[in-house]
Amino acid sequence: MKTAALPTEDQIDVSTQYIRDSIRDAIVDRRLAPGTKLSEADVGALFNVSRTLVRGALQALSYEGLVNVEKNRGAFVAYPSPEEARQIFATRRLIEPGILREAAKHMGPSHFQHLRQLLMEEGRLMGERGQTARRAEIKASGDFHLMLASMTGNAVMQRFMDELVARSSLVIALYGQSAISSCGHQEHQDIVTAIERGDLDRACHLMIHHIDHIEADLDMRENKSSDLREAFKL
Amino acid sequence: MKTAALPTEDQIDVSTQYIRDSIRDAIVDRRLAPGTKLSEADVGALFNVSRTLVRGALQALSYEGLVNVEKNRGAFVAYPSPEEARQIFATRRLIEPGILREAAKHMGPSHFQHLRQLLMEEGRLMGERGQTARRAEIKASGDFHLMLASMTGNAVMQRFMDELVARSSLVIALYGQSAISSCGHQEHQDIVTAIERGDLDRACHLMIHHIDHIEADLDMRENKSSDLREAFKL
DNA sequence: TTTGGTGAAATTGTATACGATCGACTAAGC
DNA sequence: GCTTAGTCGATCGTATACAATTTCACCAAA
Repeated sequence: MKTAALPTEDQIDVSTQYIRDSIRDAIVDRRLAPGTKLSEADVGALFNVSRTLVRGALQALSYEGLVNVEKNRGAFVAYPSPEEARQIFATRRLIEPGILREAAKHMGPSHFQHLRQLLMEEGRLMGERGQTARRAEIKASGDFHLMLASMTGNAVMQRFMDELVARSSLVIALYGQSAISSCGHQEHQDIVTAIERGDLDRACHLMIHHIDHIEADLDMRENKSSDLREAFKL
Repeated sequence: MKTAALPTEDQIDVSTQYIRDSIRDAIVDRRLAPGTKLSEADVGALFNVSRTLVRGALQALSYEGLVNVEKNRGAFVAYPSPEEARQIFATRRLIEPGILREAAKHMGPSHFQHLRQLLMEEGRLMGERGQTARRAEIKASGDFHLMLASMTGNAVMQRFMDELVARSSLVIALYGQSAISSCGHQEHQDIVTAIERGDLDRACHLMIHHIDHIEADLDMRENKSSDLREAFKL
């Protein structure tokens, strides 16, 4: 499932939007490692556009928290600190139960169908092995939360969740332990079931624990070389 | 209380950041009416910078929802529809109780002092009359919520609240009925008191009703000339 | 070998130039 | 007189040029 539609030839309308989405996908998919420098000239050459458009894309990504722009030094794929990660998940715990309740108000049979379909796909991916499958799994896991957000019909909430999920994906890619993420799938299913039964209290409860589990599966010990860099640059 | 410090001479370091803040303040303060066109050349001339920097500022403001950028037509001060306004307040109802609880965890005596001080200032402004005082009142009212958000120590939540408060100010400026906003002040005080007593359930309850009241005080009937404009432009 | 400084190369910050698009006005035709 | 087509001006989209800053390699001195 490509994120950007490819016309027959490669002379697409390569706009800022397209570049932004491409880079974001690459970051969330972990094809771009955290800390990677995104040189304006290099990226521009890659997409055959001038630095102007690249700058716009990088600025947008910096607003989303996926890229850090340092004055006179350039843009880098974000390297979220453990503290940042903690804050992201704290925020999710804070708003996702509310989103769930709000979404439940607007959900009809077709919505449940969509959710179930997504969960099937998610389950299928879990069966597979390999780097690609794991990436797809992380993505699918995020899509579940995004779909719930979209069902609120509230564009503001949706945008907040977009950002939170993207940054979470980055954090998971960084600190995730490959092993246990499979339990998340069952939790998604349980949440949908609880909503379907009208037991929203239980659904919220499950959601919070689900987020707890995601966070607990991370190994966020201070590590790597880059931490020193961060420490002294600030 | 100036928002941007003015050095002795007017040859300040006029960067994108400065332009963005200036425009945002002007929008939130209602010195720029919703729907106003923000021509890149004009704004640039005003700040003595090129269109490049202005574009950056306008793009950032468009992420915040304070400005709408229409392709090949230009940037306009946002004119939030009633539906948008509804979504903004729905989102606030969803996250502010959580912010309140989170903030309460970190609050010590000095924090309460700061809050009380802000409330005093707010009360003082309420006594005065006139356009300027009303603007300051709207701003102070927002600052209360922002201060709570800052006390969570969570940068993500803080940023979300920044955006929500700014957009709320715009909505209030647009649809607000000048009369009744004074009751908000008492509600702020009641909320602080409840937190101070450790009665967080009550504080959350008060907060939600407070937001309800703000929204109820708006007159969001479809109106004005600009709505027609919007209607036909889309 | 390490430390410190200097200069060139690379990269970003900002301004400007030019092509593209949109809107308004005018004029011609019905 | 109203509609419609065409041109002109203004404004935006993108690329490029130039200035400012950083980075890095190289060399000299301790």
